[in-house]
Amino acid sequence: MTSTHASVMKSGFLNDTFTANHLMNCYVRLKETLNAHQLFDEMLEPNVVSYTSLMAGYVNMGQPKIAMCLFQKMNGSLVSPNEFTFATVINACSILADLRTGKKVHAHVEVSGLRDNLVVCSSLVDMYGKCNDVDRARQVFDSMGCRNVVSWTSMIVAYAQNAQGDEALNIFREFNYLLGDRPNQFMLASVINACASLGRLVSGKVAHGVVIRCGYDSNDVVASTLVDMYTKCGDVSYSDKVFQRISKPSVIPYTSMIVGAAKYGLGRLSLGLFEEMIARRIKPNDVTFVGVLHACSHSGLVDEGLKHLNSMYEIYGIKADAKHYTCVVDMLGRSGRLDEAYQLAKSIQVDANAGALLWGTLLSASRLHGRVDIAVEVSKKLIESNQQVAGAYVTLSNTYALAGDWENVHSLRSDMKRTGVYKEPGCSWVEIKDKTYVFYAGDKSIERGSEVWSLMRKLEQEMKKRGYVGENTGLVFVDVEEEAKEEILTMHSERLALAFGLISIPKGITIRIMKNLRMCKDCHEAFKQISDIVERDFVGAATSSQPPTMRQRA
DNA sequence: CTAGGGTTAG
Repeated sequence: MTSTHASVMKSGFLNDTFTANHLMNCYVRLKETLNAHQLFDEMLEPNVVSYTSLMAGYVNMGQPKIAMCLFQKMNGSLVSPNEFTFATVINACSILADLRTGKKVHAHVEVSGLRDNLVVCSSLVDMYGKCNDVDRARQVFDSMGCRNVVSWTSMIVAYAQNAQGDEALNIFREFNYLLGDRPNQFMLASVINACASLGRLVSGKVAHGVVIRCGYDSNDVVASTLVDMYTKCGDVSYSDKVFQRISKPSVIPYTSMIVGAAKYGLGRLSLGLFEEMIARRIKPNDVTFVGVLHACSHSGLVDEGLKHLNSMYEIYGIKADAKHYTCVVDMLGRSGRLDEAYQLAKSIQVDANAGALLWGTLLSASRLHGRVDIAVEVSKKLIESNQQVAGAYVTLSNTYALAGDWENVHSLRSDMKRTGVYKEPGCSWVEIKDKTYVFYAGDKSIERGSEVWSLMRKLEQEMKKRGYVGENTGLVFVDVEEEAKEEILTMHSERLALAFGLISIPKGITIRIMKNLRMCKDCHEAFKQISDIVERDFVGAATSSQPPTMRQRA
């Protein structure tokens, strides 16, 4: 290669832009960006192809910033960008999630006469999606005179990645209705991902059917999304079936399984999957360890969790960051080691978002163990930094209530009234066939609430037998909206979600609670009783198939 | 000669 380069140089062919471009392209394909760039610098008259292939090379090597610099340099030269250049630059903006620059490039496209180019517009849709500007993505999509599978997929992904799974599915439906192209593996993977985020098992199974009919079930990425979808929709046995069919599963389906098992409270299974993965020489990554630590936390395996935390870096070279330490704080907190948890939390460097998670985690652990002292400190941090203010007020107030300190409960509640802090009530929901039934925390219209609640208690005991570490089920004493001291039924906490996790779900019925759907082989009877109650008391009461967050408050 | 879309956490 280098000798070819040398002889080309000697023969003066570098003056020939075509030949030099070919050679540079060879370097780019070999991932030798250094040589490619050197050759580019030696060229007398680099043209649009020279610029674009080098830029594309940098994008593919994960260095989109250098590609952006080259684009700038190009704009300062006499060479004009073409549709290939724009597609590459816009792609760089999506990777960087740089909306400002993306908009500038878009404006550039508009005046360049390339606004009708299919590839350029598809990359714009993708870029706006990745920059979280779904509306603008849709604007570009709507303005396109001609679309193909890629443009439709970009739009689906834009919705799916911006918490608008329903819209993603609508776009998919529209695509199928038009009967132009058939969906391919990219589109199906995105659609299944949307189903997963919505916890919509039935739609997910339909999509799985399409996958099989179209022959994409052996595609690893599609299979990975199916594994993830089934764990998130609560069908572990399907999840496992799909997983077993993957001959060489990557870290991603393994991680989905590990996280899934952790969420079901099956800590041992989760850790077993991790061991299996290591034995198969599949390298775990940072997300895998979130799952592993999560498993330890929810199953009370504190020492094992700490061991994994230490081995992360020592054995696998993965540096623990805020998300891992938040898991560990949760783990220590749940098991009652609150002082250690607090010390650890104070030592972690976090940005605002990670901080909200970290302190929120510690706050609920403080409440769990009735540690008013820590709850006070932590709520102060949250409220002062204007993070999760309403939630902090409520949890702190509940901690006081647990300690019987009604004076502070009252004063907090009047603080909230005075400052207008309002907490959206938590909710759970049950999907039966194509209908969704929503339970709001403190909803007194649940006529047989006490009956449901006593079932919850039974389930909770079952849960604890399996090693779950968490709060008690059932009653909280303070509802933000109502007067203090009032006992209400709450259906919105994680512990209730886990309680539901001990329920086996009959065919065609999905239970989804706070996005976590859990099940196991026991407690079939209990589920039947609950679903009877639901059928009797809630059918017709809440019929929206929208996720509760999208609904108007009842 | 150069270009666009898919999977794992909280």
